[in-house]
Amino acid sequence: MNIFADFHARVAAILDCIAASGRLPEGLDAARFVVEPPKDASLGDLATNAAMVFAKEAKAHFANPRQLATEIAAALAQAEGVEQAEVAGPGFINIRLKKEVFADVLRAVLASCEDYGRAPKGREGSLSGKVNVEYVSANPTGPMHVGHGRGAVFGDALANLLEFAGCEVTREYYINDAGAQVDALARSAYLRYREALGETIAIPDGLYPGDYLKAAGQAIARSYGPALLDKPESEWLAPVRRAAVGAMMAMIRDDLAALRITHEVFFSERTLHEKQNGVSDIDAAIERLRAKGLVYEGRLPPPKGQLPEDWEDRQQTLFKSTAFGDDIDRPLQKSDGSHTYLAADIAYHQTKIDRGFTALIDIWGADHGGYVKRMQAAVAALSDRKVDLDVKLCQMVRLMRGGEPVKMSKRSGDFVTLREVVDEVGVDAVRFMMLYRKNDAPLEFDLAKVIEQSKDNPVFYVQYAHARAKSALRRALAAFPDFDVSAAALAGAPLELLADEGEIALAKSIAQYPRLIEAAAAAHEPHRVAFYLYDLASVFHAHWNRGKDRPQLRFVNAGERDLTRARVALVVSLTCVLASGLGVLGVSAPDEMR
RNA sequence: GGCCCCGUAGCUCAGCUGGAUAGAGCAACUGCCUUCUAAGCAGUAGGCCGCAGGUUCGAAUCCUGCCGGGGUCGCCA
Repeated sequence: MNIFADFHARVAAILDCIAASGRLPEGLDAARFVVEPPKDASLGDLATNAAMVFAKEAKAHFANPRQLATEIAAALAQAEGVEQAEVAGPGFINIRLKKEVFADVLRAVLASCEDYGRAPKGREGSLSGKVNVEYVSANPTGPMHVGHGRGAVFGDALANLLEFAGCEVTREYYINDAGAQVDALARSAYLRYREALGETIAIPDGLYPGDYLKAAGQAIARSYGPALLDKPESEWLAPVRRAAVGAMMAMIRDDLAALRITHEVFFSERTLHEKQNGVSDIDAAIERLRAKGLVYEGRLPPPKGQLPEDWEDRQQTLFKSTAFGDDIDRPLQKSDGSHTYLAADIAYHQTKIDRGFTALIDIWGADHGGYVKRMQAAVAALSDRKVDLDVKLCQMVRLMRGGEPVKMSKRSGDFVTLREVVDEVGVDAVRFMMLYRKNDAPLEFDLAKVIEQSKDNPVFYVQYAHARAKSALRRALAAFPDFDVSAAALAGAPLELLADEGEIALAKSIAQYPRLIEAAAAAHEPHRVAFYLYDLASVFHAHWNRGKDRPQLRFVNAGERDLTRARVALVVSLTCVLASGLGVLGVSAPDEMR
């Protein structure tokens, strides 16, 4: 039950009615107006700007927006559940709902509990269809660091959110297992392999010196023995690379699992380069673009600003990305004839289109921002503008401890890994804090503050609200052992007894959840869920605190059986929404936190 | 220099795709509580929304130009 959506439909119907009487044009686009909470809760429960939005169309029969608003308000005032509808300001309509409406909302919550707010199946519109969310996609050359973690958590929460909002979501990881960097990884692993067989080694610049490759070297030694020692690189490179990438991916999957993240698809870049009947997926994708007249041989002007040392003007194969909004056409081949990263990425996104996704979302680090336009151009070109690619850029994470920056020494490959952070502060803190910030804003992550059990720590504040609500439930059972506190049974509680303003405020906040989910999903902004949960927790804590001075407001009142049942129904509704929202974020909802 | 992101209270940040008197948390100030409902509570103060134009009934939000910060700039991924 989404009261905002309900009233949006009612207002639309009223507008249709007026249109039928000839005083408004037919077929007005209902998507143009909104039904939202009023700016100030004292104004009412719902507000709509419909009269102002259609002021122009109404001009012939209504002198100003207020006149149209007056007519709409008059109709709304007759509607079921409406206490009052009045016109305010330039033409807002504020609606005050009867208390029963909120009782209905709570009954709806109790009926579905953690599925409250979940999109109905098979709905139409932008929040439906097959969506591909590609995230993490860290190079398989070492453990993940904290920055990777942010993209990982963001992508995962966004995928959850879209799923909850009605999309069919595939979570995907693109393994960059094809380029010079994995060759360097293989060479590093080869040295570790020799080391494992007793040699003393030195790791030259340009290779990966981290200890984490020792295990990979030992594993290779176990499978191959000394067999690779005398071989030329051309013979050992491929098997060592396969083993090293495999080991790195196993480590990365472990790190991700520690963050409660799993992908349905791991897509290997290397497979795009492999030829079948002499043609690779990359060749095929380029040919498809060429067939559309979007690939040509030409020269690029040198980049403005400082010229790279080794700049040479040469003819090359270019993708005409400027035809789709890019600033300059982009090369598809390197000087050695191999394909650029973009070429592979084009082929990769072609596979996503071929697999039937109607919306693509990529999560990247902010340092790849310059790459967005060409990729969107590529997807537009490949899909004839039918498939939308949204690229979400995640800004940097600055690790702090008690207000002081944590040194991130990259010397000898020794840096703070994501795993170390997760092990230190826990998954919940990492996930929540990384989502308690817009993705494109830099994030300060303080290892000391996120485990603080105080009001100042949002993770604790929200989880504690859930634990506190559960505690109220336990108290209720202690006072009334015969209570059936299943959600289904509580839906039959005398909810009309809920009359205190704190209780109503809580019900109102709960009523916002479905709308919040839709908006957050449509905007691809999971952080809104985190902020909503914080607000909801705060309404609950405030009401709870009032019970300290005024015991009659407490959820459990031994002498008031019916009232307690109603309040238990409210508190259970709250746990449903808190658990649901935390679930979307991938954060646990603990029953107690002692 | 081109492109992208950011600029909102002293600090850290929201602001629901153009709505009403711009919000929260720290910090500051003022009270209250010394509990057993669980890690304090209630309140006050604090703002040319970087600057200047433009679009319209209406702009923190959209457009243009500046200023400041960050990122990026054929072969890395």
